[in-house]
Amino acid sequence: MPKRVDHEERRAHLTAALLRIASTRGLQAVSMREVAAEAGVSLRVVQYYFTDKRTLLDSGLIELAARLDRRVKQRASAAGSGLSVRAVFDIVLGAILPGDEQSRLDALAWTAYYAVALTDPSLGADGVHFPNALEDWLTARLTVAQQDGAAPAAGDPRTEVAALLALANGLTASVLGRQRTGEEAAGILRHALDRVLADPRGRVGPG
Amino acid sequence: MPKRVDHEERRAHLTAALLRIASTRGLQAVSMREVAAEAGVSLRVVQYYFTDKRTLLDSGLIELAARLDRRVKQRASAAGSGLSVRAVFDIVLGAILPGDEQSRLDALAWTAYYAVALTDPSLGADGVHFPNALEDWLTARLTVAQQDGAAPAAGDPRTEVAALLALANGLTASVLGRQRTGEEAAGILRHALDRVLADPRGRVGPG
DNA sequence: TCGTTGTGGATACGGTCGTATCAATACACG
DNA sequence: CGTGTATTGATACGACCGTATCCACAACGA
Repeated sequence: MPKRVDHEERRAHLTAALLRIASTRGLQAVSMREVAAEAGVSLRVVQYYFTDKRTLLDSGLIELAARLDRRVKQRASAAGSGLSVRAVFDIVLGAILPGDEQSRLDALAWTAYYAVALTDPSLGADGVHFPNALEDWLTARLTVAQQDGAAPAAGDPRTEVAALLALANGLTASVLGRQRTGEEAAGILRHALDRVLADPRGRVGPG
Repeated sequence: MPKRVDHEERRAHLTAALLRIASTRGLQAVSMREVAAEAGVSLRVVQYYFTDKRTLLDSGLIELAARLDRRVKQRASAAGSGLSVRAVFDIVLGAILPGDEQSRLDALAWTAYYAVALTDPSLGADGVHFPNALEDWLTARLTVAQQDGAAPAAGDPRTEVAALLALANGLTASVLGRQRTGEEAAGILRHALDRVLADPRGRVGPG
């Protein structure tokens, strides 16, 4: 074997370059050559570690999903354990909103992928699966909370969750369009949560 | 003068072809040649009536805005005059949601434009201006209604309106992604409106 | 009728794209 | 130390892009 390079790390490097381009200049500006230039390597290297452009783009979408997952878990661990339903919703939905510059860039790239996936379902076919799973999970949480009396039974849990998720997505869009800051969006989201789930920022149980 | 052809109508025809491509195959599939083929004319004709590709794309965005405007006015006239604030919100926000197949296609095209405008602000610079104007207008309406006691003073009107607009946009996205039907989205939106503005579907005054 | 002019067909140019090919390098290992 | 293989440089190919050019034709004013 020759130079022995870490493929995993190489691909991560190139994927990061791809997302940098996608979030600043758009997905239509992403070409093999541009990714190579952004990463400071030759075109051949990009070809070598991602045989297809398709493979390259897929990698970008996977990385975006991983980053969102990381952000949720990071926020959750920062909040501790034994969280109330309200806190869980706050964490999960708040993780969707772009809070800092990096998550804003990621949301931009995500939006670009989303737009092309709407008319080219082959790319990011599970881009539909993921939101559905999240909706199911949150709905189950809210249902249990309502049955336990920990949350006001304001209405159909699935409808409430769907509305909250749609709100979070809409707020994200407005932040990306610089109509609102991330803080303003977070405030609006919390305000909406106050309506559906009282008990702001509390913990479950007697505490 | 030669054959004497209606430029206005020609351009409308080509613009419609453009939007048909954009809403079904995405904005990245829009090329001069594709628009020509979709419209059943030669490439030269597209060049002739739209000197630039830029001019062509601008025309598409303008047409989309016009269609949305037409839809709002149509819904408004169908509902009659002397509308309550609740009815006005219902009409305006409901017009954003894709109700039939055509408005769904338009929303798809709109989303495509929105995505590229996020990273290329030169296209659709007033794509930000329009939502802001709508937010201002709705906020003014809600403020007056709250002062007249026609609507419960639930909170800051601007925040309420921003949340409703974000909800409508998020619901639209979920409809486009086939997560929800247009009817379901409309139901969720109405449910949210019931919270902020009571008086469902009524008229202002003693009626 | 003739010439002027609006309309559009045919084709070409330079550029970028994704992908393929061929060779040169450089290192691990027998 | 050789050697084979993983890595990568250089370059080319065909396709499509936006745009430009040249020319044919048709109709209207004079």
